Amino acid sequence: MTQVTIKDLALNLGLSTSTISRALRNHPDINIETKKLVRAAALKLGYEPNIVARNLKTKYSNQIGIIIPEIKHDFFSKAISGIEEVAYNAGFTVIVSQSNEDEEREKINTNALYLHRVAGFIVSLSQTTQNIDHFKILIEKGVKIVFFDRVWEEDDLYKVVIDDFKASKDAVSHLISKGNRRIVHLAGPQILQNCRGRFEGYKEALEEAGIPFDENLVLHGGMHEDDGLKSIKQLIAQNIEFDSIFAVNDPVAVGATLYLKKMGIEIPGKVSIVGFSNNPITEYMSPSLTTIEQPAYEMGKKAAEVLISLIKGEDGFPEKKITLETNLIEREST
Amino acid sequence: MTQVTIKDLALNLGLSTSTISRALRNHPDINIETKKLVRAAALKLGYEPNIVARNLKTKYSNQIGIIIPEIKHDFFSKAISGIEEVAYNAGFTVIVSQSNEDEEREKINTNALYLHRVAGFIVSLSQTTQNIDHFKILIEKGVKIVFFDRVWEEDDLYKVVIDDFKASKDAVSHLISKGNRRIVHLAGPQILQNCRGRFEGYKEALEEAGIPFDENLVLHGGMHEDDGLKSIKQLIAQNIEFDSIFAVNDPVAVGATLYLKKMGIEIPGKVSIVGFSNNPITEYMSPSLTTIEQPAYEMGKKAAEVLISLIKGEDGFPEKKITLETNLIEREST
DNA sequence: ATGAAAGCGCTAACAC
DNA sequence: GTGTTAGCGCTTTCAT
Repeated sequence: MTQVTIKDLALNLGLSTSTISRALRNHPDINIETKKLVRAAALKLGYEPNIVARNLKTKYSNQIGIIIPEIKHDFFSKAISGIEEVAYNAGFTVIVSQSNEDEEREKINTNALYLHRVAGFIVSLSQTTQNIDHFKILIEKGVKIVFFDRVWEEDDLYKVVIDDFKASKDAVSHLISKGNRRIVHLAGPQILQNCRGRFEGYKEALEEAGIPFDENLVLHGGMHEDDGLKSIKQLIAQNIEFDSIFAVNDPVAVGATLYLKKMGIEIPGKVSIVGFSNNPITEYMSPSLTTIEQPAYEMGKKAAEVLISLIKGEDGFPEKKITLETNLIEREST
Repeated sequence: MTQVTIKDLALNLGLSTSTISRALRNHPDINIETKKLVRAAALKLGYEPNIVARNLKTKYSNQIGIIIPEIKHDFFSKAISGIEEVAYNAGFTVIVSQSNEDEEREKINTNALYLHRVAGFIVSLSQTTQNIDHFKILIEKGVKIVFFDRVWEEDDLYKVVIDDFKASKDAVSHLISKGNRRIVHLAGPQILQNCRGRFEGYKEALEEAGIPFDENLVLHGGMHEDDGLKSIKQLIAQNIEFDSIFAVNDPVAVGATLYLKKMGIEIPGKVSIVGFSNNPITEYMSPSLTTIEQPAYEMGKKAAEVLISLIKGEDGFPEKKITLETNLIEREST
């Protein structure tokens, strides 16, 4: 594992390390012939730059740290691909780190990447994150951070989001247009700004249609399948009547669907359902699920663009908040 | 972004940098009182270790690089979680990097992580990888690499796998036990060792049951849904008769299911289907899919254990090849 | 166009 | 138990 260094090249060619360093990075001062010589020697001796040393010296890194709740969510894996696309083209490398929806892990991972001196962060908050001091401290130290999807509602943070309020309103209005009036909302953790937005959109759509808001139709739970399943089970056990469901995301909608099917309740005959995110499963399940298409890949790309522009300190600072469009995809469940 | 260094602490306390360094790492030589002093000062001044500098000095890193085809596959995201579990507990950090099934990208990413001097690699090969010279070169340089799932068939590599041959034999024997005789195999790229194993297991099961092998029933394609869909479409267009399907993985089985449903062909009435991997979707689709349970999380854990033991140079070298158990999960599709 | 020298922040012989 | 010193591999003034 003995490494060939710039010094070896220097010795080999009878040049100084500074000349080698410059030649390798194609510095304009260096004679073309010298560059050729250096490159040839580098190849011959199997030289490989030590990025760790370079980073130490330059206090600069080309690694972007991604902090997300869980890789397995289709939304996040697509977003990662978007980030990678942009990052690689700009010469950056990407490190992914999952918080597993755990605030503590989020802090630990963030700190680990910070100590490794990543160039910047792209973050989507965990469900259990009560405050973002661990990010604010870094921001104060000059670390560049861009939040996406699960962001913190504060004006001076960079973020890439969708209009959850509007998307949710679209979803619920769609249910109303189909003649539904008793619309259940399976809400997510209200600490998450996007879940709050979706709840507000739900209320707004009802109000616009003149349907009175009924607290009993709103169930608060998590973001996973079993949350949806349990909520609907409870609702039915309580004999609360409803004709449709708007779930905070697709997994929750899937859970609800499973329980209804198990109970032999027809979808959409007896109950209509709308999800949120357009996970692949929504297309293949039976009945296929009406849902909101969230531009995951695009969100990732945008977040990376903003971050890189921040890292490069480009003038014409990017906007603090970027909002991308969503679409309602109508399928069999409504 | 001015960093507080060990030197600042030394100056502040009137001690030498080496004492600070040792105190911080809890070196036994250092007086307990001194340690307390140093820690207090570190806290007060906001000292944060520069891991980049440490890594440069020690030529050691605690980052594990993961190279996988695509994060979005449920199998891989579960495996990553397994790796993380073990890695974090052993004080390692994990970097995930996807090849997107592209050999070129696999090489680039591997090299990028190598230049960053990661402590070792955990790798699952891309579908388009024709040879693994890019890994062998690193291994020769002393880099520790553990392959999992999609491995290269060579004795002296460390790998964590399942017995694809046996699992596939189980799957096909299950179809046979249900009375099927004309069993289609939707095979994966034969360059992948696990796909070859699954093909071999298919043949073996037929032979054991005395069913003649029919080349027309084997279709070679990719690992995605549309591959399964196209293959079955083609088969039906050619009027080739079959009573069941064994797909190389779940997405391919899902694609096949979609096309059969579209054509109004009953499952399992007319055609039975078995997949491979036990992706979540297999449980929720209709009909739910009989499949092979692959211990993704466990495979990740094992791979991480082997790698870490390799990195630490523990004696009692781990076995080169570790094989984990699989299970057939019977559902509605058979 | 090239070289000398200093230093990024840390660790680790080797002294004492 | 603590300090001195050198150096990991690289970049970067400042000379020449």
